[in-house]
Amino acid sequence: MSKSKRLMDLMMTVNRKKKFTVKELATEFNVSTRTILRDLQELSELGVPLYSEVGPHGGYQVLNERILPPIAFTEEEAVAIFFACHALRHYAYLPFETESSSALSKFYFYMSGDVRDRIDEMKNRIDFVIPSRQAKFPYLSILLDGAIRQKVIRIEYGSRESVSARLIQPVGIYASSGLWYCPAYCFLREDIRLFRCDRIRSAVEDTSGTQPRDLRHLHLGNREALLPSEQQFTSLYVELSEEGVHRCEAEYWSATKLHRREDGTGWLEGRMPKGDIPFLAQFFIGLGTDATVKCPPELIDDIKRRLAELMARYG
Amino acid sequence: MSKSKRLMDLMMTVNRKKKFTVKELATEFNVSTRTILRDLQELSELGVPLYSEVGPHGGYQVLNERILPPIAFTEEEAVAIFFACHALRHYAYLPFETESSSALSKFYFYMSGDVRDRIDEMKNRIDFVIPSRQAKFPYLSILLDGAIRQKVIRIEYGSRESVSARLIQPVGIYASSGLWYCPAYCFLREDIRLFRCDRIRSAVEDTSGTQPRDLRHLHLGNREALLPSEQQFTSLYVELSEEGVHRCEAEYWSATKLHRREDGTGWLEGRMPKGDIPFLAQFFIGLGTDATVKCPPELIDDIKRRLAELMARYG
DNA sequence: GTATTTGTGACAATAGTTGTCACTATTATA
DNA sequence: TATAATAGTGACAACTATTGTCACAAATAC
Repeated sequence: MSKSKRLMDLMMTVNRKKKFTVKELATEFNVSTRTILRDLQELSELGVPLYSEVGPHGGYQVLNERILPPIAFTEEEAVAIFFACHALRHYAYLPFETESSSALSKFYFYMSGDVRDRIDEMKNRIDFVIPSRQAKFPYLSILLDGAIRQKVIRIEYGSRESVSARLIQPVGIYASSGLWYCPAYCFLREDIRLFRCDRIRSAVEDTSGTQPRDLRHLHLGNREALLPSEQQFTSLYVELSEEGVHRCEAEYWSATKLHRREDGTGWLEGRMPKGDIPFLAQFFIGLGTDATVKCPPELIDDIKRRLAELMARYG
Repeated sequence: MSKSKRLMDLMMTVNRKKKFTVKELATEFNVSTRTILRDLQELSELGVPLYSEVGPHGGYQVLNERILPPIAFTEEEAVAIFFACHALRHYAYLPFETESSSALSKFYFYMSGDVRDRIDEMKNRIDFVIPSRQAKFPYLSILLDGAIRQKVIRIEYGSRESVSARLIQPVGIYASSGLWYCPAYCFLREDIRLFRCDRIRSAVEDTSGTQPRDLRHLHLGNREALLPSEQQFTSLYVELSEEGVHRCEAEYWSATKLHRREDGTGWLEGRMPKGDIPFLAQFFIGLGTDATVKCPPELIDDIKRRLAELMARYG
């Protein structure tokens, strides 16, 4: 095997192993330890952050970073990756430890001149807008970690007035229009609930010994299963104008209920939990004349009540 | 210079030049043409897509792809890049020619085993949700290109009923909650206007010879300047509950007007174009009792009118 | 036809790489 | 304290790879 190929392989190997001895590598690559030592020195000079300790149980370690081999991207691909990462800057909170900007600047730095020029021209011409919120999400990492390792997390949850302690087992986390949400099994309610991460006041791994449930079948790709199971349902039917259809398309919950007609108008039809009446009443009022609720009657009543209240307010 | 170093440099060089002859490179690198030929063959074997033509005006070319040199990413960085790109899959339309999924799979493929494992675990545990819309955006590329090169674009714009032809000079494009928008100078209205890209029925580069305006000072990073200049303004003041503040944070237009109090509540205060009254009336109705409009009176009147209409509809 | 270009093969000179051996130095542990 | 395990360095000979030169083939634009 030629030296350059061996160096490449070595790069990968040390990144995979993270901890290793010279002898080990010498055996693996069928060269002498002297050669490996020389190679490692060269890798060091190439930027791989190696660290070594002498003595028994000593050996080499790779610090933190890992090397990505040369990858052939098309120009379009490189640009797309750049802007995807660029969009992350809109998120003040991310469940990754590192600032994504460091990755971005590395990526940018290594790109050849004309791709860089291309990116510079595009930088102020394209954007993925995400609402910037004041809300704080300091516990995304621990929630995500809980979801991955299926751990029970103890959180304090609530609004300004009332805070309650709960044990939850996160299913995952997702960001939607600037807010982070965490669907999770709630040991208090004994059902799946959706938590808004900015209302989580604290989060730590539970130490009381509560056994995690077996929720491996639940994940974000499996949304239907995330709905709370023990609720009273009623039937929803809403007529929508063309604009009403557009507005509903932006709503996560309506995807399965939305039907479209040839002429652009449409309707919502499906089951809805009774607990959603307040939310939906307000939502359909917001659609104005672009939505006409036909049933359930409870929803219509709530809409009427709210309209009356508003009328009173504006005299 | 050692061979491996020269090969790396060569990789960069050929990617920069895209078209070159063996002799050129030989001079540049101070080696013989024979050596360069051997090097190029090696690069080929390493995956650089080289193509050559013999004869005068012949030479080498790099096809399409460009090589990214080995980059040292931390694990966190690699993961962040992956999920940033992963989020792009929610966009059915992008202004890049290539599917971003191809870039993603390359990236994934080259990542070392344990980062890949990490990603696999996280895949169904974290997501960036963007509303999926039915709308179609086939002209993003031409609009973006127009914005970059400051070209005049001829579009057909409108709703189902009325379609009008217009000349525009795009400032940029951006995606917001699942829809693409294009702020542009409109030669018909002689002012900056915001176009919804799904209402653009066709778009071609203008050939009538209309001179582009000098709009280099306008770009997406410069939003204040994008507001239409010749409009009648009036003063807006709205009281907001805590929830009302939250809802307004998600709205793009409200960022500069939103003020917060210590207790979480807040208010909107600022100038608003009179043309926005219908939109704002509907918006504040949607906020229900979380918003109380204090002025302008025209807005309050419109809200009352709309409430009355809704009351009538629901009997 | 000529100049320009890629492309191949052979070979000797040169340059780089490797293994061995003999060292030094540090450190955990028996 | 002795021992074994580990990194690390230097010198040198044997080996291997790289390079330049030269000869020649083949395609192609002008």
